[in-house]
Parts: sequence; structure tokens; C-alpha cells
Amino acid sequence: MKTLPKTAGMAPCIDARIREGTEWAVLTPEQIDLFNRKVICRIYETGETVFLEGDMCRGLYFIEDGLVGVRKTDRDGQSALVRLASKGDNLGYRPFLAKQAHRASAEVIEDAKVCFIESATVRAILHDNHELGERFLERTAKALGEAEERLYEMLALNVEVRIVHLLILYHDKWGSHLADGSVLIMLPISRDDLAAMVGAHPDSVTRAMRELESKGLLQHDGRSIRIGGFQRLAEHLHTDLTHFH
Amino acid sequence: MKTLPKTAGMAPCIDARIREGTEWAVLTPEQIDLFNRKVICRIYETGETVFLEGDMCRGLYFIEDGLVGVRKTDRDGQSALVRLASKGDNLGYRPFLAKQAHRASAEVIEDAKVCFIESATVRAILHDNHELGERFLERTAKALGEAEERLYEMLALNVEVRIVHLLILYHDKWGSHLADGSVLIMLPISRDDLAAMVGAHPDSVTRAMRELESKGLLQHDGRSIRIGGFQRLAEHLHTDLTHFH
DNA sequence: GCTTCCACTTGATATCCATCAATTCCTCCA
DNA sequence: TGGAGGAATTGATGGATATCAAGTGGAAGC
Repeated sequence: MKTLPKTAGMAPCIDARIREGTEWAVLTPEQIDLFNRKVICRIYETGETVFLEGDMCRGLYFIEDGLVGVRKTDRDGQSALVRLASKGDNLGYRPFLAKQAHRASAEVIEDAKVCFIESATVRAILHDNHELGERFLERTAKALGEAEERLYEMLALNVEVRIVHLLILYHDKWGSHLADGSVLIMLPISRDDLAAMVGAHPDSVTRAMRELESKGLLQHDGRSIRIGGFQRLAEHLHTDLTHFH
Repeated sequence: MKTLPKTAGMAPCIDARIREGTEWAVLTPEQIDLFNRKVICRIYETGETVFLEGDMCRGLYFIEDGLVGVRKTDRDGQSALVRLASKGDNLGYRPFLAKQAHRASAEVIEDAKVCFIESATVRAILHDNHELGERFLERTAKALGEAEERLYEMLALNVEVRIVHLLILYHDKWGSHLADGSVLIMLPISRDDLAAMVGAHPDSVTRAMRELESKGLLQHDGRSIRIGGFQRLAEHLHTDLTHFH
């Protein structure tokens, strides 16, 4: 578990290094100043909640460091992990832009520093900065495409393939290439959360993993997954594994 | 099958009556003029294709009348109906905004008049009209929320409940209240397309319908569905039907 | 070292749903 | 009128996965 200073300090939360590569890169100096005067940063520890499903959306969150999970839960405790948000990601931008209440809860997975900017401020900046709106528009449209893709995937593909897709998706962010050419992915989430991401039960995930191991495609131990032939894994998708039916 | 004039004529495609209640309501007179000079309208007959999955996105479509289905298809002919677009809806706005290729095909379900505006024109208008961008942003964010909700529903709920949800969702648009207090919904789509919307096979839809009938919740015949106790149907969701597991 | 707890695994069984095949029903057309 | 063809239905079966219960292993605490 990463340790972070417990006080945010007086320095601007959002400096150039952090904005780089995010939507906020297009802010003018004056807007950066406004942003930094209004922003409220907080350190959250693992397990803490940033907002809850059903809460009114009062503004936008920005993750400066750490890892936060966005989760939908139903009355029985069944839950689905909708997405992971980490350094540089916006959190709660969908309800903010849609002017709706939160439809999922955000729960800290790894100690995080999260900045909050209230709606009025963001709207003021959005109003002045045309390009920021364009960036958000593009980002939201892409997210919509991904959600539709994922929907389709859930219907058409079985658990095993869904896990492989997730591993391929995440190897950039949490994987490293070993000397022998294999890829080692250290998942930042528990097996239960992995299950919640692929829309399956933990037991089924275990079984699918075992199956993948028995095919010699990967080895896993707890949260670490070593993929011998990454290429072969990716190709595997297009052969016999593809179809659920 | 509705009949429409085969020629679009010289009159502006997009007049005030049509724009009303859509994103385009915020256009200035000059922008309306630009829009109308650039727009290309066409009558499509049932079964025709407006664009195909994988096509480059060259602009935005606007449906003036009729019904179009947006469909994802895979190599085996398995398909999922992603959404229905009718009068006043934009079509292909997601790939346009995301600057991506089309990820689904659009196929005319009921004879339609569809207007096309190429990307450059829409971007020019978007650039001038701040409010239009805001509208699109809000709309896209709402669509994202719906897609995530639907994703969750597919995972958590069984076919029967998914059908009931769809009926409840569509009763506003395609339903009418009868004298005896029941609701009659005339679905604009075939049973196969209904199946593709709830992510099930036609056979399973038939079985689910039969089950709902046997419970006395509705009667159906072809595309028409009569719901005796609408309230009771909605409540039914929260009792024993809710859980798939 | 032993216990306790927790996460994970494994096996047995049940359920939902896809698949396939057979049948009925409806429409169209000769 | 009768038959041909397609769509909807129904039944039988199997596959994928949820569910439940038992077992394993490792880590923390005594």
C-alpha cells in the first residue's frame, strides 16, 4: 500500500506536470489560477468512499494519485465494477455533464489524493474555454463507444474471453515486460473485483483462470499474472474461444 | 408501412417545427441557414442501410421521420440492436463526436427521411455555437449513463425482467391507454429485433412472453402487447422476478 | 507452534438460456 | 382450394455459469 503525505499542503493541487495529458491541459493561465483557488484536495485511505450511488452530483473530482473504483451495487450486495480511475482521470464527470445524480459509488482501492471542484466553477471554466468542452465531448463519446462495446461483449463472449480482453486492455497500464519476453501483470484489484469487472462470479473467474492455465496461456498467483505468449493469447481470441454460443 | 413523398423537394429540410425539442433548437438564424444550405436529405425505404459498421464517419445524420435501428453485428450474423432512432433523433453522433469510425450499422426499419450534414459543417457550427456543444455534451453523458445501466441490467437480470423493463421504457413512445385502463403497446420491431434489443434469442423471448402471460401480466399477439395492470407489472420487478441468481 | 481468520479453490448441483428439431400457424400464390 | 414457404411456437437437450458447501492455504495474532 502506497503511503502519501496526510496533508495536502498549500501548493497548487493541479500543476503542469499533472495536467499534462488530461483534459485540463487546455486551460489558460487565468483558468488554472481559478481552478487552483477553488479546488479542494483530500487524501483518502483505502476503503474510503468518495461519493455514493444516489448522491447529488455537486462537482467534479480529479485523481491526482492512487486508485479509485467506480461501482454499481444493488440491494443484495451484488455489484459490478464499472471502471477503475487512476492518476490523471476525472471522476464523476458523467453525472456532472449529464446534470444527474451519481449512478455509481466511488470507493478508494489504493490510498488516493483526490481533488474536488464544484460544479459552478467547472461550468464557468467550460463556458470560457471552448476547447475544454470539446475535449470532454470527445472523451465522453469515446466512453460511450466503449460502454456499448462492453455491453456487446458481455452478451456475446464467455467469461474466459472476457478475462483475456481485460488482461490485454490492462497490460499497458499494469504490466511489465520480463527478460524472457513474457508479460507480468500485477492487477491492482482483488479477485472479487476482477470478477465484478468482467461481470462474473468470483468462482467462475477462478475456473476460467484454471482453464487458461491448463491451456498453457498464462500462470497466475494471487494478483500477479504472467503471460508467456502474449501474442498467442491475443490470437487465441479469434479461434475457438470467441463464441459463447 | 408509412408512405412518404419520394422527393425531398427544395424546402429547407430542417424547419422550426422539426428542430423543436432537439439539440438544433439553439441554432441562430445564420446557422440554420448554413445548416439548410449544406444539408442533404434522402428518403430511405425499409431495409435500406444508412451506414455500415466500420465505415468512416463522414458526418452527422438527423432523422426527420421514420424509424432507424442501430445494430452491431458479428462475423456469425449474431446481432444486437443497440438503439432505435426516430423522428428528431440524431444518428451517428457518437462516432462523429469521438472522431472514430462507425461501430454499428444503421438500418431503416420504417421508411425514413434522413438528413446528412458533413462533419466540417457541423464542426463549424459547433465552433460558433457554444450552447450546441453543451447540449451534445449533456446528451452524450446521459447516453453513457443509460449504456452503463443497460450493461448492468444484462448481467444482473434475466430475460423476462429485461423484457418488462423494455416495455416500461417504450410504453411512453409506442403505447396508448385503452378505455379499460390497460395499456396497448404496438412495438415497431419484429420479435427477432425485440430479442436483439434485450440480448436474447428469439426463442427465449417467446418463452419469457408466455411466462408473463401465464402470470396474467400481459397478452400479446404478434407485435401488439396489451398490459392489463401496468402498475402491477412494474411492481412485479421488485418482488421475485428481480434476481437472475 | 497453534489458532483464527480470510481469500481463494474446488467439486456437486441447479438454473438460465442457447441450440436444434419438429410442429403449428399464417400468408401468399397458383 | 390446396400447397409452399416463412415466421412463431414448443419440446428436448446441452452448455455456461451461478450457487452452495466443503476444503485448502497462507497470514496475523496469541
